[in-house]
Amino acid sequence: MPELPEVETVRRSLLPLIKSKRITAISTNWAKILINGLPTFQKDVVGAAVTTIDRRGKYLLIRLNNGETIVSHLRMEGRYYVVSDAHTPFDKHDHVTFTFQDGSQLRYRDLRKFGRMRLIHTGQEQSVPALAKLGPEPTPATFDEAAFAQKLKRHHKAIKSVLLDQTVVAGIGNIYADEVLWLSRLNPLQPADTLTKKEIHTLHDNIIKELDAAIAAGGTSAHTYVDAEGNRGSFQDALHVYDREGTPCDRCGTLIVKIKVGQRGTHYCPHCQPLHQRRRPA
DNA sequence: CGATGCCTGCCC
DNA sequence: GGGCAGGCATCG
Repeated sequence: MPELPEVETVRRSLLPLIKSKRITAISTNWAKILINGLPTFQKDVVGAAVTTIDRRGKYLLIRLNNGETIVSHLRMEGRYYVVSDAHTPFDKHDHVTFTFQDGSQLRYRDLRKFGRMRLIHTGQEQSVPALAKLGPEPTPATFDEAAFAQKLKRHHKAIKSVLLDQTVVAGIGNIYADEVLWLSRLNPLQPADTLTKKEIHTLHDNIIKELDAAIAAGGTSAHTYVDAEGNRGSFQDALHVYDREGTPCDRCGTLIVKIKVGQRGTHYCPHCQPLHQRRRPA
C-alpha cells in the first residue's frame, strides 16, 4: 500500500490509538514477519509501553519505553488497526497481534505477507542496512538540491528508476514517481544524468510539494490503503497519470500511456513528457 | 547493475 | 491460467 504520505498518515492516525499503552502479549501466525523471531519480540517487547511513533522514509519506528524500537515496514499491503476488545473476530490476513494491558489489541494485517518488523535498540537505527543507506526526507530542510543533482549525475539509468531508489531520496514509490515526473514534464525513461539544472530544480521542487500535498490529503487510496482508523485517503482524486492509462492528459488531452520501466508499471503523457536525446546536460 | 523471490487476490 | 499489483532483499 504505502509510500511516504500513506506511512505518515498511518503514523499520525495510529499514535493516539496506542500511545502509552503497555504491551502484555504478542503473537503471530506468520513468524517470518518478525525478523528477530517471535521469542525475541516476546522477551523484549512484552512489558514495555509505547512512547511515540517516528517515521523514516517508508519505515515506521514504534518507540518503547524500555529502549527498544520496532522498525515496521508495510511493503505492499501491510496495515495496522486497533480493536478495543480482544474478542473482536480476526481477519484471515491478520498476522501479528499486540495485546495491551487495557485489553485492547493492535493487529497487523498483511494480505501478501510482504511486510516486516524488526526489533532494534533505540538509537541503533544504523544497524538496519536499509535505514543506514536511506536518502534524505523530501522536505525543504533535509532534501538538498545540489546533493540531489550530484546523485542524479552518477546514474545513467531511467530517472523513474532513480526516483524509486530509496538511497537517493526517501519515500517515493511507484505512484508518486509517475506523478512528480508528469508534474515536471519529464519522460520516465530520460537518463538521470541528462537532466538539465533547471529540470532538476523543477523535479526537486515537485517532489517536496507533491508528497506534502499527499500527506495533507491523508494519502492515496488507489487500491486498498486505509489508515489505522480505516479511513481512506483522498489524494487519488489528485493523480494525473497513475492508473490512468487511456484517459486524456489533464494538460493537453493526449491519452496517457503505460509502459514498463525497470519491471514497474509506468504511466506518462507522451506529449507533455517527451524523451530528449542528449549527450550531456545543458 | 538487472532479474528474481517473497505472497495472495484480482482481472483479463 | 497468466499477468499484474503501492516494495524491498537477495541473488547472479
